Amino acid sequence: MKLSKKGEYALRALIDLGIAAEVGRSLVQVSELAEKERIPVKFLEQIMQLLKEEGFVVSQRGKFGGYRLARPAAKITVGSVVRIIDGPLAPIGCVSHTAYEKCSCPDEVHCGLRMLMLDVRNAIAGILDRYSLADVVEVTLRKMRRDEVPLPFSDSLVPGRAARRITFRSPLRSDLKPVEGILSNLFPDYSI
Amino acid sequence: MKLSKKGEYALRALIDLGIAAEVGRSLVQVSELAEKERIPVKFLEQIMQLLKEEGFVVSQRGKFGGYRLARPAAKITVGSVVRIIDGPLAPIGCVSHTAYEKCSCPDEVHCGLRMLMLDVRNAIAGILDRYSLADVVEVTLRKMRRDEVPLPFSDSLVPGRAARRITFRSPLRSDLKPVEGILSNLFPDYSI
DNA sequence: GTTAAACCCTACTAGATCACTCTGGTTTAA
DNA sequence: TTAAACCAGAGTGATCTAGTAGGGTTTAAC
Repeated sequence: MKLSKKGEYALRALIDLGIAAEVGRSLVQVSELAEKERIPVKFLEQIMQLLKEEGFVVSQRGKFGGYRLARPAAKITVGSVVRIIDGPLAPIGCVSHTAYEKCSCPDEVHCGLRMLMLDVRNAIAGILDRYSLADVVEVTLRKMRRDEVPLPFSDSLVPGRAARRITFRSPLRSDLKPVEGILSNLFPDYSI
Repeated sequence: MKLSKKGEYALRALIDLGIAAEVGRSLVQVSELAEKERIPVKFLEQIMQLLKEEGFVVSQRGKFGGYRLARPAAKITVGSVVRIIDGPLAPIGCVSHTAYEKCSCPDEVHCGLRMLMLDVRNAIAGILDRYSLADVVEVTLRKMRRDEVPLPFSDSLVPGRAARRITFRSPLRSDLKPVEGILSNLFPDYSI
């Protein structure tokens, strides 16, 4: 049930770009992202390239160039990123919504394993398709500000002062049931 | 987020052994399991060996030998099987309960990705650790009987007549919150 | 006591994937 | 002109995947 390093790094970088945007930095260089997250630069460079091809980020070439999110963080779900990098969320092909594949079992309709794995895939997708980068950025910044940790990517000396735009939650999709978990618990209050 | 073929085959075989026990068959041969599930015999043989080493099944050697579950199906959770075959359920090491591994990120406490992935791991474990083979066997048999499909592994000619023991649900653990999904919906009624 | 049917054990392997590294481009601001 | 950045593609060792191959050992039945 693993997320690959590539997928992990991609999400880390995108979340960082989301934080950067929130804090007033329009462009971040690969080298800075790589250093902050302790990712091999050249490897991350490849990943950023892929994220650009897929329309998640845009780049500015040349000196003082860098990357930024191609659209608001609220419009990029975590699930869409994971699917691009690591493929379908479903544990087995016969329960995938985006890449269904007939399995070898003789009777898919009466396959208990399939029902179980469908539940698993729905649980995973229920989280990853519900939350956007903006949600992750929001909980991260919230926790950091509460603990008075200096925010990353701040140009200004006073963390969190410059260009603190209000993050808006990604629109809740009516076809998804509510989930409970750390993230959703973090939203109503600051209890954690 | 994949389950390997090996993991899939292992679960299929175990579920079949659960069905067989429920239907009155004490021993099933690898060849029969392999044929039913369309798994390469020699590959499944290996897997059964592993399942034996791990204490999920016991074998009877010699002619008319075979395999059976080493303990009641209700005492074998799906999660325990997946962990043995495919490793930890958590998408990334830093949220694994059974195989925690420090990740490369600079500040684990304020890592939004980690919080998100912890939710995912809890969602997965919430399902796979909750349900036992007995649960999967039960929904399978229920669906089959409802649709009047002949039950597999029946020695008797009248499906479902011989030795229909009552399956007992695995004890609900109080530390796990209820989940919704196909399986739990299937239990209270026959609606699907 | 032979035989056939079953499990048991070990080795091997082609191909894919993973997690990078290496080598050089090309673009752009100063 | 130069330096800092992105762009592009090839290569690579290790590991994993999904098996295959070839036997050996045990047991029930004849």
